[in-house]
Amino acid sequence: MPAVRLSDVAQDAGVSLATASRVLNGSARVPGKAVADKVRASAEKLGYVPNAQAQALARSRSGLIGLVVHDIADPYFATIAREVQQQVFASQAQVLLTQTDRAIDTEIRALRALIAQQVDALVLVGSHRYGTEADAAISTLLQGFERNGGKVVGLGQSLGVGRTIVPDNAAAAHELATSLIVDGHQRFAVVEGIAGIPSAGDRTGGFVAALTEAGIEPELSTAAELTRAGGHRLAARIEEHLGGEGAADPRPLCVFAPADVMALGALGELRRRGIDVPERVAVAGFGGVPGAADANPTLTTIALPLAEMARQAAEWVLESVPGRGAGAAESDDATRGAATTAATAAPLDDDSAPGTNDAREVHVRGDVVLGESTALTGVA
Amino acid sequence: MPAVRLSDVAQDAGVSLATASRVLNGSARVPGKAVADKVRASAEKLGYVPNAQAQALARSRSGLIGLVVHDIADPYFATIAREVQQQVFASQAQVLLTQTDRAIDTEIRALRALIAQQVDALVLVGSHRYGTEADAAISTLLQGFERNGGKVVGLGQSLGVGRTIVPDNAAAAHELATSLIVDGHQRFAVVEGIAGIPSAGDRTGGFVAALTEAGIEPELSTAAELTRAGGHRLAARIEEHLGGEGAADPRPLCVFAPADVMALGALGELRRRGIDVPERVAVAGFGGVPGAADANPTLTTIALPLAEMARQAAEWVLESVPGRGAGAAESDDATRGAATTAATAAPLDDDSAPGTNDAREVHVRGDVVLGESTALTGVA
DNA sequence: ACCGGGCGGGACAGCGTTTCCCACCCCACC
DNA sequence: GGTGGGGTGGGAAACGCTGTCCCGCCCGGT
Repeated sequence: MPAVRLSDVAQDAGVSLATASRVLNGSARVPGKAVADKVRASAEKLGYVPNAQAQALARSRSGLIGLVVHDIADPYFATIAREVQQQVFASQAQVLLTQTDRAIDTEIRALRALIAQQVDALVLVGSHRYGTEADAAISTLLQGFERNGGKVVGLGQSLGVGRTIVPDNAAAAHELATSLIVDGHQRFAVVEGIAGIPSAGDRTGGFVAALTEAGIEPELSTAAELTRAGGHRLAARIEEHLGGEGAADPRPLCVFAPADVMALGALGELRRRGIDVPERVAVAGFGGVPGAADANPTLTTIALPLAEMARQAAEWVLESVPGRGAGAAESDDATRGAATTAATAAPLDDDSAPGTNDAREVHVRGDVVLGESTALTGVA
Repeated sequence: MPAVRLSDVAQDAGVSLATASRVLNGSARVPGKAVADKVRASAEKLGYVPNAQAQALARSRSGLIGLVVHDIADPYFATIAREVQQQVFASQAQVLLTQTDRAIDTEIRALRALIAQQVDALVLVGSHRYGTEADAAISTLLQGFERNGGKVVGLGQSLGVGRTIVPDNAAAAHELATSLIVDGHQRFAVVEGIAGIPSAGDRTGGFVAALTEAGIEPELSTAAELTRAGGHRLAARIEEHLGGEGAADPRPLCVFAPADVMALGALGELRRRGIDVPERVAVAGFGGVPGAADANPTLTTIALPLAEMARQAAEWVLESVPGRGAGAAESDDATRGAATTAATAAPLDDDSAPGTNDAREVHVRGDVVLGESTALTGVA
């Protein structure tokens, strides 16, 4: 019994394919009530589930949204993905999830695959390199996609295509560094910009710029991945440093990790190594993931409105998808469920007039959250 | 220029549709080299991207895998999702992500939607209620899906359909409780089984059973959601309890939260409320998410082999999807990227003969990890 | 009583691929 | 030199649905 088709329903109800189609979907022309009920009854009876692929083919609109993240296990991306999925699903669309692991060729593969699936829109979260050769391939892909009617939203960095939601990475990191300096921090370590990950570079850049303005130079600049494991390695490098060149100085060394998950990993590894935070090493992150506030010590970070950013992205993306609250294909409980997630979204602080989010690019600001991980006991 | 079709390629190459199709896909019949090259050249030139929906329709196989989780922002699910996505993507398939937020009607909607998308397989992660009326709807859906050739894998609890990967929740929690008792813990608090979430109930049940065997009764049993926020509320309830009935006793109260993210939330909130862990309250979780080891104090928990579980699920699911390393549609770099993620999987400890994972159900065991969050200073 | 308009329903042509089947050609073998 | 067989390319029918076009009917108006 290889699935029941619309034609089966039509036959069972004694109507034509066209009529069945009309009643089971949000067609402009709604057949008479009597016929409609008969069709619906048959559909219910046979357990009809529409073939979305065939529908997509016929309407040339798939109801699929491609979501590209670096690593879904990173709470930063997970938080965003959660919100995007909810919004998208509430609009009767679906999310196709891909991860790049920050590898450009994986990203290209992912985009190709998503485009092949005829996604109506692409949401690229996290930063993506530019200028490289492979990047050109991505641009070509995205441009072609947009030309064919697809929507593109970049979340975290401008793509040169579509619309964008970006935090002011450099400015926020600058502000963070300034706060730390004002607090009394004098020794700093940073994570080197990772090749091809502009936003991490921007963050570190902004941080270092503030240091420079204050006449401070980071005494350690080391490379590490923007992951929990990277945080572990970062901690190892710190210990090394404190055991060597940095040994003499008794003041705490303040480390800036350009991603919260990395900072949290560093926190754990520092502790495992018996290095006291914030006595000996202070740690600051970036992002404002949910776990940052529950960490011990609480993590100093830049809190980004991740959920709001995601909501904005979803909103843009869903402009193309109809069914925004429209009737579902079949049983009416479909819509009922959808209402559940309709949270009241705090609007983003964008560049355009308040309330209107039709800008091509909105900037969001992150707030400095001074946690215990950078507390200075001498000052307290 | 609304996307280039196969017919465009065929025309450009001066061959028929059939031939073009044959060369651009892993067809059994490969045309002559000369023709093939010509077609490939045209495809490249025109930037042909196959329409996966149309392919799916024609082949009646979509290359889509439906992934159902409760909450992608929960590291437990995120860790699993990460691995599943990677494996699936490496096999040229795609993941359709849905979240239920533990609401049964959302889950039904999600399943319907995934089935409508003609997913080749469904992976349901986390536990799902049974016996209820709505549950019957789910069973019907899944059975129908399986009858039509879809694969179903339950990760976390048996579904009565398809294959299953389950940790021994009750046994592991039992073991955990026993360890804690042996360690010297005497006062316990647990989270009430949540209606419709069997695995949480199993965990709490196993935990309480061990207590009972030792002649101990939990002095507090409270309800809270299996989320970070639920952990916060749990902490609040604990404080309340310790301020009231539980005030007199100076021994630490050991709380068992049946999910790590909840335990981590509790840790944070307890701290915010100035309640010392583990001096005054000890906390234990379940799951073994990456953050547990980086927490301060490190979290006592049951470490589940999440990645391996996910890999096993993916492996089962991908049996149906060909292309396991087979040539991709187009440029050959597709396969190159795929190799990247081919990690060596530690095989699961299953019930069947070692090495063969064709069992319908594999049990995985979780290991008790005694962290600092339950350390007893009196004993140390 | 006749005509026109409007509406409900059906037939049919796609949507972009795959795949079955057939025609054809070349070669080898009788 | 004729015929059978293997292999190569093309034609065309699905795949399940949508949307357009068209037809027939009913009703109201004149």
